[in-house]
Amino acid sequence: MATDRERKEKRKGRGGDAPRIEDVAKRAGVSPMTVSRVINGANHVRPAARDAVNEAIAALKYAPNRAARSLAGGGQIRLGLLYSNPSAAYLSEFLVGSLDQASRSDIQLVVEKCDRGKGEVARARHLIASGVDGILLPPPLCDSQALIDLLAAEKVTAVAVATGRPADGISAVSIDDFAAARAMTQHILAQGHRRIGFIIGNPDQTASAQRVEGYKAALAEAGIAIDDTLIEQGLFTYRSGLEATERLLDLPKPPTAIFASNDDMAAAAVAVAHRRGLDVPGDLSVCGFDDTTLATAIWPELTNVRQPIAAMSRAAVEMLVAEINARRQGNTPEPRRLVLDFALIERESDGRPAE
Amino acid sequence: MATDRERKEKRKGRGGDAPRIEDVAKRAGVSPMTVSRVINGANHVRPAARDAVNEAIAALKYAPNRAARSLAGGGQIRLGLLYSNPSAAYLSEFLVGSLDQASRSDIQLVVEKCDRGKGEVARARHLIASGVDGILLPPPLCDSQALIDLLAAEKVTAVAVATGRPADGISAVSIDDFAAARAMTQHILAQGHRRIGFIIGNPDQTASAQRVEGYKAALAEAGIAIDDTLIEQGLFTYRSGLEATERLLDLPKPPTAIFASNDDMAAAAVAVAHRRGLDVPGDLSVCGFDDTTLATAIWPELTNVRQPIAAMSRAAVEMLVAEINARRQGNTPEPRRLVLDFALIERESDGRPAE
DNA sequence: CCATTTTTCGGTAGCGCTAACATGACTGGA
DNA sequence: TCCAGTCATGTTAGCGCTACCGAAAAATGG
Repeated sequence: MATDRERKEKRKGRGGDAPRIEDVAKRAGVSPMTVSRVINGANHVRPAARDAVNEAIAALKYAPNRAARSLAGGGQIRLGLLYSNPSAAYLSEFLVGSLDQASRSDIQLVVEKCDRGKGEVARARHLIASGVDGILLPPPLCDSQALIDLLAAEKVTAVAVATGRPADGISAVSIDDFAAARAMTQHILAQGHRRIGFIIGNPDQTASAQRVEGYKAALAEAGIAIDDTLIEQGLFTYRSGLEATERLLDLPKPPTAIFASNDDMAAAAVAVAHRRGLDVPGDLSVCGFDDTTLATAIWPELTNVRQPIAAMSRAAVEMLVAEINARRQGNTPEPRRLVLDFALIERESDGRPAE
Repeated sequence: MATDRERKEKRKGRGGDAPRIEDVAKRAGVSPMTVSRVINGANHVRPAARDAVNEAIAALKYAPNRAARSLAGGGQIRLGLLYSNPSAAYLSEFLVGSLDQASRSDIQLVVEKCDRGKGEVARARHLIASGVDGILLPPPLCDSQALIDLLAAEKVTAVAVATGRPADGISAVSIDDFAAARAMTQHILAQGHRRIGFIIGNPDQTASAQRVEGYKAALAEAGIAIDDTLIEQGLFTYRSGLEATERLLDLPKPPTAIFASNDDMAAAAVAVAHRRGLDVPGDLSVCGFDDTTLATAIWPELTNVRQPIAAMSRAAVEMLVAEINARRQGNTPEPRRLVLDFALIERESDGRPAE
């Protein structure tokens, strides 16, 4: 039988002297079980005992061993993150957020890439077969009906992130794209612009529609008629932004400001303006959306709407874990909707219209 | 005493029917220990037994339970990934690679962001204090002497990725930046260019120096004198690329091609060229370096040197794990150097010089 | 005051895996 | 032939925690 000291010595590596639940129990004068109950927020513990345990935890700086917890607790959670091809900047922020939360909650993240439209269902099936307990769906996959149908059929929990119109039966984390686009448009209007061009995002993504509607709503509220020639279709890609801006600036009466549905297209708008010898924001104001790192990578830095991508993916992981745990306890949790705040970030790419 | 069936029924949630090591052992006709040995690549297992086990693993689609593994195995490995501000495109690829390998090797990744120069040591300290077993250093942090000194003092294992000149005592994964820049310069020369502008990367990063040297070597080999006015200092940022290109194109005899030390600056060069009404590649060839997603996000798509970022970060994680395990067994592994292959990717941004 | 319920707590038995030792089957040299 | 020295495998004993059950203590009722 190993004594405590022997055991301590046997522990390897950094943190080998970490206190265990037993140490806490001893110090608080209760059994390990009671400590466990306190940690897990269970009832049926007298306040006196609870306080003693909490004090011991604080004194020893005890933190439960995650591996042991999930082993004993009846199952580790593995989450699948299925992504296709959002902009690199977007993905990177998304990954940072979900990774962070995953490590906090001691769950595993399995990352799988697929091409949009083609093979996404097969990839998802593969992920499910490999035994993940839930799936994280960043855009544009969050709007794939085929995928959502599959998940519903397989009864796999999932959370859609940044979708404009969440499908039934699936939880979602998003911002209010409509309100955000409306706020940005109001901001541009407030600077005196009256002809504001708009570049729509990829029609595949429901958030795109929300954003145009927000733009239109702001114009309508300001008593400005919607001019369809000022609204161009884009695809969220730089290249599509290039083409849309060319058309906008070729107009007999070109806009004095362009509001693009994401930063990639806004960056493209700046490029085209420069190519034509137009100063930004002197001759043309350009605003973006998302506030990815691209917004500050170019010059002038983009005024845009900040979407808290990392916070959203973090929240999505949290929700997924909560739902999976609820399911394991036999409940059937209702899909939840979480809407985070956006922010207007004013930088250098916008200003008053010329003359 | 619980029978097997009872246990199966007790398991909760998806994957509750996951096979255990015991199932594999039974099917292969050996003991669980032998299976464990096979999984962990130990010797002292007869080929016959090994084959039987492998077959059973495949048949049952067995995957070891990570929580149990790290609980029993005397300590899970936690790696810190400390990054500052490389381009988003770079980071995203880096993350995908390291994440993937981390999940394969059953280790946890803790991601921490810091600003270059300021607070990087404090952040690293924080990471170490939180108990990580090793640290992953992507550029530009891989070249921070302060950081490397700290790691040496704290005796924390680390791997530097994509450094041009690895510090002593630290393992590194990189490509041959010198050879890559030389090859690209040769490629540009082969198209007939004789005045080739070069934009140096951030002097903070040792890879920058390697790349200029490669450029110079290729010119020297082709018998072309180095013209210092054609070499501009940049910082790897888009904005610095903008300024460097302006200066290059303002030259009395401007270059017919520009080779930038990364894609961000190459993208900026394209932007300036367009702003001046120059066609790319008709009037000016532009080549980049890294082959991040930015290279294909803009138009024309960039011809550049492909750096296998994901593979590099994957390899770095692998090396780190190997070193940590070696250390835990009391060995003091020598720092290793791993050099991966680069590739020349020809796209649309380069061609023969005009006239 | 005792019988019954409710609350609070502890003991026991693992979760699935691996370190460490034990065992048995060989090998080869004296 | 026998014993030491391999190698291949099995056995035992946990890793740190929590589910489950049952016992003790407290609350309730008649």
